[in-house]
Amino acid sequence: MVSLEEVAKLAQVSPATASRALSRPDMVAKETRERVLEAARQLGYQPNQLARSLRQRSSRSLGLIITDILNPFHATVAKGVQDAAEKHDYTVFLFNTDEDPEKERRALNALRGHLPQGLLIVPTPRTRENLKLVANLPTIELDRQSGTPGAHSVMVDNVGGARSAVEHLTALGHRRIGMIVGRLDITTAVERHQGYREALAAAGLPYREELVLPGNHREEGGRVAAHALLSRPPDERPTALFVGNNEMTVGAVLAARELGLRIPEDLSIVGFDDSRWARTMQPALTVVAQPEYDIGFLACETLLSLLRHGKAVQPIRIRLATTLIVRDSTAPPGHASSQP
Amino acid sequence: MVSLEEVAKLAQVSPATASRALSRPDMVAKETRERVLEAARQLGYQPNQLARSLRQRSSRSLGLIITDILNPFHATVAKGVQDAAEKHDYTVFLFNTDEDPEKERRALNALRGHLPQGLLIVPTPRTRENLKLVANLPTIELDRQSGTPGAHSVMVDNVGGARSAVEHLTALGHRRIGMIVGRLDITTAVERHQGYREALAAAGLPYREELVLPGNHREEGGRVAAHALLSRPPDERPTALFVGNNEMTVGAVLAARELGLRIPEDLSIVGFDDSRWARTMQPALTVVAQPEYDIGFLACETLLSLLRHGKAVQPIRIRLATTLIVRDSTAPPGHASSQP
DNA sequence: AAAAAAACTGCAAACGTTTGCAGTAGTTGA
DNA sequence: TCAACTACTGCAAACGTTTGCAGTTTTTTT
Repeated sequence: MVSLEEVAKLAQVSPATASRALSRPDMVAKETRERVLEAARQLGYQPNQLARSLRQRSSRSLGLIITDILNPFHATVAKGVQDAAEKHDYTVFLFNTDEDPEKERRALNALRGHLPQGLLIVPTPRTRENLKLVANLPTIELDRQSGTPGAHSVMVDNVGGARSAVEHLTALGHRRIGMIVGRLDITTAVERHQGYREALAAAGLPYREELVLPGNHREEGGRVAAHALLSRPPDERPTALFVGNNEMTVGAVLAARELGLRIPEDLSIVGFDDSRWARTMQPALTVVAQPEYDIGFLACETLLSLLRHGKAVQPIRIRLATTLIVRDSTAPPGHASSQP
Repeated sequence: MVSLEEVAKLAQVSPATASRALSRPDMVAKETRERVLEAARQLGYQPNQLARSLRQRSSRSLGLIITDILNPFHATVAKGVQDAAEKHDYTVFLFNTDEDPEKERRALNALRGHLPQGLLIVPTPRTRENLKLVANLPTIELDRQSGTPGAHSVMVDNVGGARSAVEHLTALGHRRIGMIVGRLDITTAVERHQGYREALAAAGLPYREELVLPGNHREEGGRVAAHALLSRPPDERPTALFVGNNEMTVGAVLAARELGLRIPEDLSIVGFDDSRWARTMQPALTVVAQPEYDIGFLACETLLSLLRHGKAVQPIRIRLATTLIVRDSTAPPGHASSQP
């Protein structure tokens, strides 16, 4: 590793001047600067970020903590963050919690030692507590809210998205619409559930508890829940299903297939969150699409501007719009099933 | 940020002793050690990794450079790496090149400044050159080879995997088998192509150039190539397709659908690399599955043991086996198409 | 032409650790 | 009882930068 001192020696200046030539070019004479730059080039000098960060007490880096890198939604968010960060010459430390609060705690501790300037986090149910580990580190919450008072957040309009999905179903004539809702200790699930209720109410339909089942946000949870809902007697079985996240939607589709239900003739399905799988499965899935990439990109930009312009007085709460994409998995309820 | 000095003060020892109490416990008296540990706990002390790394001239961290975080294959590899690293208390710096050698160069430079102890990289066609930026940083190549002499690598048996796929097709009776091969400046594509040739030869079938088309490794490239192959006159059209990576396989399936070809009646398809999409599409896709997670995990473990035990004299070259998973997208050639 | 200002450069300290070395106290052996 | 260990602890330097301050040279102003 070639150090600044060697560059300085080659350029016949002091390390101080060499440092300035590289990071505050206008503070040094043109000729000197060029000598230093040339020397640096010749030696292939790359500044030691550790030393620099240590001295400056901050590290031109950000932490990003997501809950599941294997979920394309999160992977895309991460890419948005990284692209925005790279644009501003920041490095991103990525950690993965697998929805496990303990792993989240470890991640935060590890992160701390690297003195990031800010944090982007997809909260778990214990984040509010864990965030104390990095008190007064500028933080933006992504996708969900931890409930930390005064927290900044970038999310989508879950209520509106869910409502548009369910209104689409009611408009098609469905009257028994089930929902697989997710864990109610995660705000997205609560909000989507809320949208579901609102849409039912708007259509003058009663809310029926027995048609709403929780799932664990994974494929298997969706499959189990869908199985339960769809195994009800024909005249009590929902004719349509609204599923609260992408993974569970896969499970729901599989359950429908296992039960020999045709989509959309016997069952309409709307999922939350688009994916290649949803686009290319047959029939193509009607979904509420989220701007995943933008969530990450915008959140990162917001965080960086927060860092530049000092703390905001008001908590920043950004809600991005969702888009209902109607494909082939939704249709009017079939004649086969009796209507109440 | 609470520093070691404050801990030391609270425990009434020197910073040196505090340091030792935390990182070489057996060098300090039991009673002292406990006092220090208690003080650290009380203050919520977390060591400043930057300072530590600076002093130790190494940073208990690894670099991971992949080409596309949105590709589930790479995301899974990354997860394998991260899990292994976390197990050994290493931090991973993740960078994304989007297959762009220039971004790769930037990533390597950024990485350099963080003094990682090792590097795991999925090479691009320019990696061999770019790696000079981090000369003598212990490095393992993943999935592909850069051609750097003496490089360590962890890959799958691409030749064998491709051969098993194509042998499956020949065994079913296919005689006109097309291949969408990928970029020939990437070793995986070359090797899979090689396996394809070997399987044809083993079945006594001629290699026909016109049935082999390159693709750009993305969905669109696969679609275009498949379109071209499948638009040939019926008696020259391949009855089966072997596609060289997961993204292109999606494109190929879409192309078949656009052309109204039924899978597997009119066309058998085998893809390389499994995915949820492949499992759940209908008909479920026959694929050559790779142990993605293991690639990452094993590569990381190997790198870490390399770090512990000094440089290996021999380059390490690990090849993991693939598995042919036969599902519903392959069948004997249909009666509709004439046989040569 | 002298004074004042501006432009540039170098010295040295600091960031928070770790670690070689030396010093002190307590213990063992003769 | 004294020497030689052993066990522990502290001092101070070092890692590679950045930056406040002061010193020197050059330029501008009067």
